[in-house]
Amino acid sequence: MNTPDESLQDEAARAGWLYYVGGKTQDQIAVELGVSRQRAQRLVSRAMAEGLVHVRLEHKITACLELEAALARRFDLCEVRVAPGLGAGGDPNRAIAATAASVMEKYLRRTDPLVIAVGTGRALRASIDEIAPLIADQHRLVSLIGNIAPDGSATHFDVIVRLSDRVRALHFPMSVPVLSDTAAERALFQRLRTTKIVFELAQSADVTFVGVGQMTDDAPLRVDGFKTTDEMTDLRSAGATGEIAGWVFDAHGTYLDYESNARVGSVRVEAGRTAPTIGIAAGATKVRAIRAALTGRILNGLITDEPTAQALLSE
Amino acid sequence: MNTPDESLQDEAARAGWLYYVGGKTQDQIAVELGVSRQRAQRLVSRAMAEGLVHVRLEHKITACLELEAALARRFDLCEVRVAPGLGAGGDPNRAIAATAASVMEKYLRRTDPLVIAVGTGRALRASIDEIAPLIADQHRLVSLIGNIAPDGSATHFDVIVRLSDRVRALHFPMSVPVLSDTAAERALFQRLRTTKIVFELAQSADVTFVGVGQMTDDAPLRVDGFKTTDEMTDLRSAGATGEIAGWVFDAHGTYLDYESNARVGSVRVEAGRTAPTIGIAAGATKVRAIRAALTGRILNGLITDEPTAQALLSE
DNA sequence: CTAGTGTGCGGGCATTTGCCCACTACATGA
DNA sequence: TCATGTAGTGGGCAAATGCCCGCACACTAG
Repeated sequence: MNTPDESLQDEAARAGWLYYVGGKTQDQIAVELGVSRQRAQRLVSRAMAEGLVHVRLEHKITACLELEAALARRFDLCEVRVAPGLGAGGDPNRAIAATAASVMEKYLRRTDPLVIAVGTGRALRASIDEIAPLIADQHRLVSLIGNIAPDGSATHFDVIVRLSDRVRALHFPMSVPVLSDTAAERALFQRLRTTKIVFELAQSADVTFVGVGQMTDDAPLRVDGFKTTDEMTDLRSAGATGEIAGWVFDAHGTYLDYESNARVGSVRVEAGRTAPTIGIAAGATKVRAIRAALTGRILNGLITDEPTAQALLSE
Repeated sequence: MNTPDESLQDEAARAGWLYYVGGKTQDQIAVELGVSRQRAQRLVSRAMAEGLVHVRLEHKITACLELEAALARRFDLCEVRVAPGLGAGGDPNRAIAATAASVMEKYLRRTDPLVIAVGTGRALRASIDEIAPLIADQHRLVSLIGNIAPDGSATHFDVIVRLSDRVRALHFPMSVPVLSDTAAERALFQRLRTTKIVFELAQSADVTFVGVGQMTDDAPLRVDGFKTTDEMTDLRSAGATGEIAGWVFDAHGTYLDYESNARVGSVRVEAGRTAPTIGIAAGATKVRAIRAALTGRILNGLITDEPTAQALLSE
């Protein structure tokens, strides 16, 4: 009746429960479940790895609160969250994921139906993995960005599918190439009725969550194979400072009239929106890009970590 | 500017963050914060002790789901949650606290204003300590039970104050003796306008959370000094099986016409309510009391643990 | 039937953690 | 001024934990 995988998850969940909630040692758990200590240990760490057990900190560190206030003032933001940093070795996406998840949950829990637009990116991906499963089928989730990768696959950019899996909401992925070969090809996709619907929905979103890409050599655009190192150099010399949903902007947060901006298969997040438009991004190399997006009012909300917040504020 | 206590909490929170979210060792945290490892260890455990860090399990164990379904069918309940047991040594209240907290949070997060009535008891107390601080000032919290202890103090029964501290909701404690000396004294209190308001509010509550007291020698009534062992024996021989908010009922869940029921300073939870009326209780000695309350339809919801659920179902 | 592959298990060990204890710094009051 | 108390600190050590490694069992291709 149970698949082996399910009963394994059950066992892992039980071990995690006894360990984290019950405060028992792995030895005691092993005895209780009738397994070896080693298995108990594996179950506990599996419970953690599979995200069965969620840890959340319920205390706003004063230093972070001050940074939030300073950021809100400096860039006139409607929603700011600063997560404590994880120090030198830590992954900044990891640091902000739990915090971003709690902000997203805040919107998901609203009882009035919302249109929630999401972009892509590693930070966003890490964040939705931290969202507690909940039923939020009153909302509509819409993707800002195409889900067809250059090689035809869609797996790497399925942020919205993962999210809707978690919250059972109706979702509208965008069946458009992330980057068309020509502007004409993009125009073709844009004329499709289904694409139009998704575009209009995304543009009228009640709240938008996006990652922010930088233009340094560790840029997502380059790492994910959309640009070569040479192309990145060209972009930089043309003034490119950052990118949101594939649309490249300069140091003032003004979108560039650049060739490839005519081929990206995504909704451009326009500056000066009044609905919450929240960037989820952290890391030293992203600072300039984030500052540009905030300055140009492409974003009116930000979730970041402590060192990034400090860097954003120090001129 | 910071009180020493605040900055200590900040430090503890930061240490807890690095430990639980960042996955660092206490040594690394010690280096990062510039303190000794021992202090880092103390900060981490303080973060846990002060409830700064919350752990919650996001996986329903199949066995518990089955017990929930069986309980809902058997007793026709609108809300059932079964937490995994904590084994022989564990405190059942501890086991159900996290689960109860998440149910209470579900109601607290509702955007429409609710009247939420709460009783008292150890299980309830443990549960509200697990509730994540959130702003829920749209609701009104009302106490079902008086807050004046026999010795005049009020500290031991301040469940509602703790809860409203956490969620910032308007609260209505009941300034009435838990147990008056005479029925006449109680009548006096009942005639007070403020008491009447609280009574009416509590009786019209949209959702009610109560503990369930047993009549065995470890009964809360006896442990807290309201009854002697002899009185308990009398009660039992009169058919008393359990107690909710101080009102004693028999094995069928029918309230007894017992002398001290005329002196308790609390709102009687009437049988057959349609609004969710949820018992939070677990433990082998409470099984008969819980079953009676469910049978008599004093409760139409239950949060308990696995062994208790099993015992309730086995006739 | 057999060798190859791979997945999971328990043994054992280095690292990490929790906690007792003696010590110090500071406050309080005779 | 000095005894006394209290809170916090680090040393040290036993217990708990994480992890590597060799082994066994199952499944597969030849």
